[in-house]
Amino acid sequence: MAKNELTNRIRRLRFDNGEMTQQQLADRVGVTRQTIIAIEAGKYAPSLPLAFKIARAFGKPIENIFKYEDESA
Amino acid sequence: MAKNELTNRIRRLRFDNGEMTQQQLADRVGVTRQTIIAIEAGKYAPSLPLAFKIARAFGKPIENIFKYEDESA
DNA sequence: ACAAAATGTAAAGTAAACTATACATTATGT
DNA sequence: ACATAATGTATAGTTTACTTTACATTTTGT
Repeated sequence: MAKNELTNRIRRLRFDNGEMTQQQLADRVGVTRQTIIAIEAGKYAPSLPLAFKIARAFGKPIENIFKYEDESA
Repeated sequence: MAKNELTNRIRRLRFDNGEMTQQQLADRVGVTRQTIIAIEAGKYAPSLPLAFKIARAFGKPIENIFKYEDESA
C-alpha cells in the first residue's frame, strides 16, 4: 500500500472550522487523537468508513479532503 | 468499525463496465480477487487508497460507489 | 512568568484489511 | 454433455489501521 501517495488537508480544514483541535475532531468522528495525528501526518491511511466520517465532519466530499496520486504513472 | 453501515455497488458497476470479472477488477486495482469478493460482500471495508483505485477504475467519485450510513442517528 | 491546552513522539497491543492457497459450486460457451 | 471460466467459501498468515498509555515539546491565554 503506497500510503505516501495519499495526501489530505485535514489540518487546513480544522483551522477553517472554528480552529477545531485534533481532540475535537477525534471526538467528532469517534477515534483517538493519535489516529487523527497519524492520518494528518500520512503515517497511515484511514479506512473508508473513517474517511466518510471525517468528510461528514467537514461537510465536504471525500475527494475534496483527500487526494490520491496513482503511482503507476 | 461499523462496516455493516458501508454498502457499495461494485458488482453493478462491474456488470455495466463490459461485464468485468472480479479478477479483472482485482488486476486493475492491484489487489487479489479475494479482496474484491470480500469488499463486494461487505466482509470488510476497503482502505481509502483502495477505494480511490476502485473509484478510478469505474471513473466515478467514491461517494457514488460506496454509501456510508452513520449509525449515530 | 506560569499554567493549561494543544501538539508531537514512541511503543506495545488489538482488530481489521489484505494475501496466498485450496477446494467447491455455479455459469457459460461449444 | 463437457470443459472452461467465473464465482464462492474457508483458512492461515502478513501487514496495516487503529487503541491505549506515557512522556515531551510547543503554543496559547492570562
